[in-house]
Amino acid sequence: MGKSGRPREFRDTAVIDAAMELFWTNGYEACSTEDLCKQTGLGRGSLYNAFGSKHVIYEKVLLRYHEIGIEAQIAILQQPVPVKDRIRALLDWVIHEDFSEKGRRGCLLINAAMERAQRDPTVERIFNQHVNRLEEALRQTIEEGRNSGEIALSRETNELASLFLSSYYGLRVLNVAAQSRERAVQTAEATLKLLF
Amino acid sequence: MGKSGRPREFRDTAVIDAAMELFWTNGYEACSTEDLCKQTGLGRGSLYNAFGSKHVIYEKVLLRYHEIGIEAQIAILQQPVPVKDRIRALLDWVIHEDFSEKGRRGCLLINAAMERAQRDPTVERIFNQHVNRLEEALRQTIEEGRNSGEIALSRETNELASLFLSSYYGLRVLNVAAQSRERAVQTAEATLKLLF
DNA sequence: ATACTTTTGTACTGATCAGTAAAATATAGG
DNA sequence: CCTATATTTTACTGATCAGTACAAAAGTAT
Repeated sequence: MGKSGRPREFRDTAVIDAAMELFWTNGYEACSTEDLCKQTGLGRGSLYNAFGSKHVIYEKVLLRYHEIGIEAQIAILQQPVPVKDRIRALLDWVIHEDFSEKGRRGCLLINAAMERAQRDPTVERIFNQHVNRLEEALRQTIEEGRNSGEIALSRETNELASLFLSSYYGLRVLNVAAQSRERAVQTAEATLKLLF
Repeated sequence: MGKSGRPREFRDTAVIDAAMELFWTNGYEACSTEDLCKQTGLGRGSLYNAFGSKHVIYEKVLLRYHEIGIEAQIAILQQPVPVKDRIRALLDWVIHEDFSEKGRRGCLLINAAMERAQRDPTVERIFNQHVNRLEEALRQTIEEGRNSGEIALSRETNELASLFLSSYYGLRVLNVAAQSRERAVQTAEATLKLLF
């Protein structure tokens, strides 16, 4: 049985990662299929044989970005260290993402949502899933902080989680255009004080 | 003297407003010059004679959106009412913008910045100018609140302003995809409590 | 009226768009 | 070696892209 036919000369994940670079830098509309061929090294035939359309590639890119990113963020929020250290580590992570990566691309999922969420159900679905999973992990961590006495019981978990979340996403938006790491650190510190 | 030649059959502002609708809904790349002609009612000749390029129209749209928006927000922040009422009014304004306008388009300047700020100096410039002017107005209002005793002196003006700003922009991002007014109101209330 | 100026509508440009057709190539199974 | 199957390469499709050329139209100035 197995599989007959000429074997593929690429791994899907490598192609998706290469495409991610392109969509991350250019967005969906500004990225042509010819660009995708150059970036991935595949010919048009191979690309369409393997994925079928530009949009399918985009979907796979967003899903992969989502999965890697949400895993990293949840891992940070579930470290066996004090809650304050975890939240600080999450803010440090996002600042590192926004300033240490190749220039100014921000968060691919935010970019995708702003460009296409209103028109593209797949983008809307993945973005919402990402946000919801992050918020749920935040709630768990904040709840832990309340139980351990690190966070005042006077403030509701949901309220703190949604406030942190909005500040966290606003930070990423402002980072793209402002591109001032000092400013981002200042905002992150203010966000941290918000909880502790 | 005066002006000779065939008179124009349109007002520039009406064309820019029509183009704004299109760029707001579709973004820059996904909007063709043919779309612009249909939406504005002008022929290609008229459009290019008057503006010269798609990008110039885009610039004028962003500038107009910026000017109208920043004026509205600063007016809200300078009303002769208690500072808390002004901040609340600003949050109400943004929720009204995000949920009462024709569906889910969010803030045109945020959309533009996420799509193009890294590649388009004009977008970067206008977005930064918008953010900076809003933040400056926020600082003034917060300072007033500190002087009048409405806001605790224990918290720095800059810190509160940048924190509010990030939460404010994060709110707008989350509104696009989540599209839950109740959730937005909850986050806005949490943001308000952050200051008072 | 005539000359001059500007806008308008239309037809057009070469480039690029996403996607396809099909022959050549490379493997597995027999 | 032969057949079946899958992938690769190349050339190609009609559509659409942003922008232009230019003549007809509609005013002002004299």
